[in-house]
Amino acid sequence: MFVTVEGPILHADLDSFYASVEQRDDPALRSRPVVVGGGVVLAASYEAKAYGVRTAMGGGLARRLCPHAIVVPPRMSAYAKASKAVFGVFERTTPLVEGISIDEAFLDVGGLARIAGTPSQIAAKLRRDVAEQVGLPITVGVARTKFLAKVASGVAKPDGLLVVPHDGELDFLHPLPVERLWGVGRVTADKLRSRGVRTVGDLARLGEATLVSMLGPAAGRHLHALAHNQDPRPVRTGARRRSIGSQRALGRRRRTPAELDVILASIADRLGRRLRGAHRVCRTVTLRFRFADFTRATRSQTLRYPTAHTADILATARGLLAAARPMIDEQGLTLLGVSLSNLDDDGAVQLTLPFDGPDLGALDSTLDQVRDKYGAGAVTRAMLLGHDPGLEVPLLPD
DNA sequence: TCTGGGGTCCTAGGACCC
DNA sequence: TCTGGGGTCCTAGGACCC
Repeated sequence: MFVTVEGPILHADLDSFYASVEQRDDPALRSRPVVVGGGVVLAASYEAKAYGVRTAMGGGLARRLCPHAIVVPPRMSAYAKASKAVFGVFERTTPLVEGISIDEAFLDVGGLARIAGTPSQIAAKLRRDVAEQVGLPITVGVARTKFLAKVASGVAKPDGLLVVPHDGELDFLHPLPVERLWGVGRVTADKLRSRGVRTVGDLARLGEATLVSMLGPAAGRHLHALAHNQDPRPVRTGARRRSIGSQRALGRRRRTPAELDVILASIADRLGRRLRGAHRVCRTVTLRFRFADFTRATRSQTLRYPTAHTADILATARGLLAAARPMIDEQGLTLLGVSLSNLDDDGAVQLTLPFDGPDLGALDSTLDQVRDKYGAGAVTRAMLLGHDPGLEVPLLPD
């Protein structure tokens, strides 16, 4: 006899996460409209959302909509700590946890039925555990697939639990507005609406070829599958980050080249530390710009060798910034960011050795010292810097 | 309304190689 | 001499998510 292990999958999503942490830690904030963040709303409590305050909204508008809201500055380390505690609860529920963000995860609870009860019992216990052990409200959606579980939690918010039964999937899905689908944002929703598509059911009546011609091959096929309730993606544990970045909004005031360089250096320093802290290296450095009219641009460079040195990152970023100078001067920079991609694990000891002249004996003795310190396998390649920066000297076979 | 900071994935053209 | 098809990598831009 065969047993098909197919979900069920839980999507667990903390409600107004940052604002809930603030309300948990300061009783004076409970039952009151709370906005986290000043310039832009990072999170709003449900009491604030009732007045129309939304995440990513400008602070000025938020204050007009809800003048009596209590605005608090973000405390990122408190949120990181709360997130860790919640993920601890997830992992005590099932080992199959896929984190999506600081406040969201998929849990595969297939196979737990004999020991932990029905999916809806598991989900109810998860909500109780998070409330009791961490003191935060969490919404859980339960379904056969990831995508349906995510839609279910979105519908169940706040502080809710919704189970989509096997035989009620399309009845649940098709009346929903297309914006509920993962991957449908403003642009895609506008395109769909112009063709008279408002609900997931409308979408399901369109052929795949039509969707592909409207939205491109990947997005078209993706949405066609979701509208027909096809989502075979398993819950994946241990996914690795593919890029890390840091950025800073600059306001509308013009910055001098010296000011920009200071900002660039501090971003490069922060990224270098994070990269080394994660024992990763990067090969591609991308500069991100946003201009006064809110258009964006990127400039990137891929290095010959991976690095985690702040000096390498900064030197590459400075070169890209210098080349972009005319564009920046013309359009007025309002945001500067750096992101590092092409990441890999740092398996190498990377050193830059001072080396004068063509004295290969001196180089060899220096590298011998490196081998002594890090082991014979440590040195597989050296670069001669200086007169011929491109020359590589192979030293040992890998 | 005048907009933060952290990410993911897809598309498309050009260079280059076999 | 002129030609094909397939693959990878790099760069830039864009949509989307929390």
